[in-house]
Amino acid sequence: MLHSEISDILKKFDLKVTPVRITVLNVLVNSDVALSHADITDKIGDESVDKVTLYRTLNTFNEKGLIHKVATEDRNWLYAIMLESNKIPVSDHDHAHFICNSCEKIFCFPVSEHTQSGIASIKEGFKVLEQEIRLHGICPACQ
Amino acid sequence: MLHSEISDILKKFDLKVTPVRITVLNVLVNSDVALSHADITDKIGDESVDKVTLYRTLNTFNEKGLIHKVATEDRNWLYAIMLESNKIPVSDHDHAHFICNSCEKIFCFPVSEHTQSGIASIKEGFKVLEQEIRLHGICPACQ
DNA sequence: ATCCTTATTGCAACTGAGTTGCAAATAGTG
DNA sequence: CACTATTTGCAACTCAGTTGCAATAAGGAT
Repeated sequence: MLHSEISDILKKFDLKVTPVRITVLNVLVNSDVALSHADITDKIGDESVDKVTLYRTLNTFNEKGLIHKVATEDRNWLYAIMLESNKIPVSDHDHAHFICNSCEKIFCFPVSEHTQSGIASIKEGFKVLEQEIRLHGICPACQ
Repeated sequence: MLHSEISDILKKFDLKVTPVRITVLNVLVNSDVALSHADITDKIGDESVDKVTLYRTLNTFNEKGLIHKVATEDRNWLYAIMLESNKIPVSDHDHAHFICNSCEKIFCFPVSEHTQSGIASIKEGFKVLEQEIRLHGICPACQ
């Protein structure tokens, strides 16, 4: 993705365009799986962003709805951006996370209305406002 | 639940019957929502169990399939036992967790076959082995 | 282009959940 | 009662993530 496209995404989400944000967003945009703080630090490599700044940047992105944060089974945070085909991120609270048992990568994708309604009716008296579905299994690349 | 019933559950899961385990299991049995390490410590109160021992006890219970462990959105572990009407715990990997936005309690209940199959077909190429559904909303008590 | 205000960044020190190692105590068996 | 394996408690530790604060930089106004 072009540098200017990254900047446009930041502006679209009311975020000032800074070198750190461009670097971090670039890493997220170029990954089709969710990444941890450590993964991102590794991918950034040389340019080295301070760990506190990275945490704050990721939280800011999350608050603005640019990325979403997944808590893994082993108590780590993973961060992922969701892009549509036109390369514009979409925020989506009703999504599913698929965690591969083999490579441990996390994939995100939206859930159909039909499946959602099935889950929503799960129990009387509980008002469901938001949901997350986690699937554990084997991803296509590891089969 | 009677003291002897608690002991029977421990024996059923190949666990030695000790005062700490009885105390901890008693707390879990008497809660219909998932509890954190801190919640359990509070509920135990006077008898005071060492924090390390409590972690180890909970992990042992989890490994034996007596309880299950849920990672919350705020990176805390919650522990819950699942009892059927006959007060015998059941382990269930395909369950849903409902997190109340108001009281923040977590409720666990199993998911119907129908809903499961709907989710399983979510994406081609991904082999789903296990799943967890998280629902955020308002529980009956908080409405 | 420069100034000004506000948001961002980096550093150091801190917090707190959870773990490890080890010695003392205890359950369950014979 | 004695013996062995397990469990418990304590102290010290680890490590992800946070807080406070001073320095720096973005972006709008002049």
